[in-house]
Amino acid sequence: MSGQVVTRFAPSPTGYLHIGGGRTALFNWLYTRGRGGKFLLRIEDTDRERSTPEATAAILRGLAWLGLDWDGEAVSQFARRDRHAEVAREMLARGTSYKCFSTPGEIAAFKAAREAEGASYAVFQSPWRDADPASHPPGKPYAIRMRAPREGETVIDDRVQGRVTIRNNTLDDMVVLRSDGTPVYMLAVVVDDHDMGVTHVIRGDDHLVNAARQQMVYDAMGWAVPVWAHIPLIHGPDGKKLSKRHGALGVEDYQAMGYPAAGMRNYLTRLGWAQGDMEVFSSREAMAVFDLAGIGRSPARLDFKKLEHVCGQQMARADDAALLQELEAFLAATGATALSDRQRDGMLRALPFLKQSAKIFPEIIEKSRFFLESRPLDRDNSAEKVLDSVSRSILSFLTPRLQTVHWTKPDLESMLTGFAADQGLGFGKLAQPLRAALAGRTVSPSVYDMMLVLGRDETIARLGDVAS
RNA sequence: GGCCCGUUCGUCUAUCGGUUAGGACAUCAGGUUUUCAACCUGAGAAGAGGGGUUCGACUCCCCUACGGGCUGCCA
Repeated sequence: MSGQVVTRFAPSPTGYLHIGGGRTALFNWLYTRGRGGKFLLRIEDTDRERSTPEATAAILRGLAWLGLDWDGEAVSQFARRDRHAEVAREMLARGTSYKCFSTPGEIAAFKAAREAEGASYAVFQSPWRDADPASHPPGKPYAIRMRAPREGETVIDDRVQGRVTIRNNTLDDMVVLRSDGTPVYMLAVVVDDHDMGVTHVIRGDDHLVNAARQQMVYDAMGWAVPVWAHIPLIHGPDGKKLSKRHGALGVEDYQAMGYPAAGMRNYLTRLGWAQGDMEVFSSREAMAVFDLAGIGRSPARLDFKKLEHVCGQQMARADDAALLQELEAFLAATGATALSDRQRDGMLRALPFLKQSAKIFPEIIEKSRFFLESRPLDRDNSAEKVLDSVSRSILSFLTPRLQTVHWTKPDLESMLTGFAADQGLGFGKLAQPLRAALAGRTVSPSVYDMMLVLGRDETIARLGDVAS
């Protein structure tokens, strides 16, 4: 296959960006970006009842957070309704569609009758399919239906699902243009995908059977059928379809919980796709090897434990400045007050250490209390927590680095003693583990950096505090 | 109900007729750390069930069970 790859993500703006939709977008993005193609975005807003601009904005935000960029402007499907209707009329002219004057009541009656006859299934067969145009009732509203083949079968050559064969007699003559003149989704997708030059349709497998009917439209119009790739949906931890009771559904929920976007991308990429033993990788690395053949055929379940682990791995290898930026975005998204210059400075100094053992942003915040909290500390509220944080943080950051000689035990001890005193708190348990940890050992220069982060009390100032 | 898709450790998966069925998360046991983590080492853990085809099936075919999807003048 030659030519540029063109893919698209086409969500309906009825709420937020669903985690499954996010993964679908991610797969399209990886596939396209790895091949120098174009990744387009189309908002399927033809259902005026349920589509809202807020939902569209939420979807765009979700994609932006995930780091998925699309080419060009997002296309509104609704805005293209005239073009859709035009195609419906062209099908009419070509004889691949026809006017159907049947009313909803008649259609229901037809199906009821078939069921009464004991038919195992009932596809509506319009009496107008082969009616003489002369018999058309003038002035009566009609829908335009596709004249679908009744014999034979339609084969979907799917890159994920394989060859899927659907008998044509199980498919009805779908409506392409409603009696009110508005196009139906099934027609709109095909027209839009064709007009936008989409070469690969990568979407949820809830569209697999629909693909057969859509392919009929391509055939009816004489258009080239795109490469199909229907990926399995994501299920909840219990194997059931992902629903509200499983908790977080929107990608923004994950952002709010503090998962780093890189970890999210990594996890979502591996959910339902594999390339040998590749587990932890960057999006660049994924692009280089991502392919449709590696996508599994069975639905995958969300596993928060693994998500967290992957996030921890990504956190550890993240660039400090970028991490700080994402952390601040996280803070802003949760409505927290922005970091002061002093706090930001401290964070940047601490991040190289903090990121090594954190999985999500709240953990980083928690371990940063000792320099995030303003001084003097509010004894009743946060003093204990902060002191606890100080002792934990110092130990976890410093002890691994107590190997080389540069800072002597007395220096460190006196500094910590001063810090504790500054808080108006006893050295207490803070001193105990430290004293033991320091026994007979000394501290390296990197520890000095951490000390600067600690704050602005006199003891630290003596050692060269930069935090004003 | 009909049609379509799926089914390897608890979970995500590798395997594309011949492997001691591999990796990762989780779990358990050690190690490191006088906290919690993180990190390191090790262990247990799988081909839904039943029939075929084959010298040989997780791999191919059929049936059953289970799960999911579609079955709209919704998307």
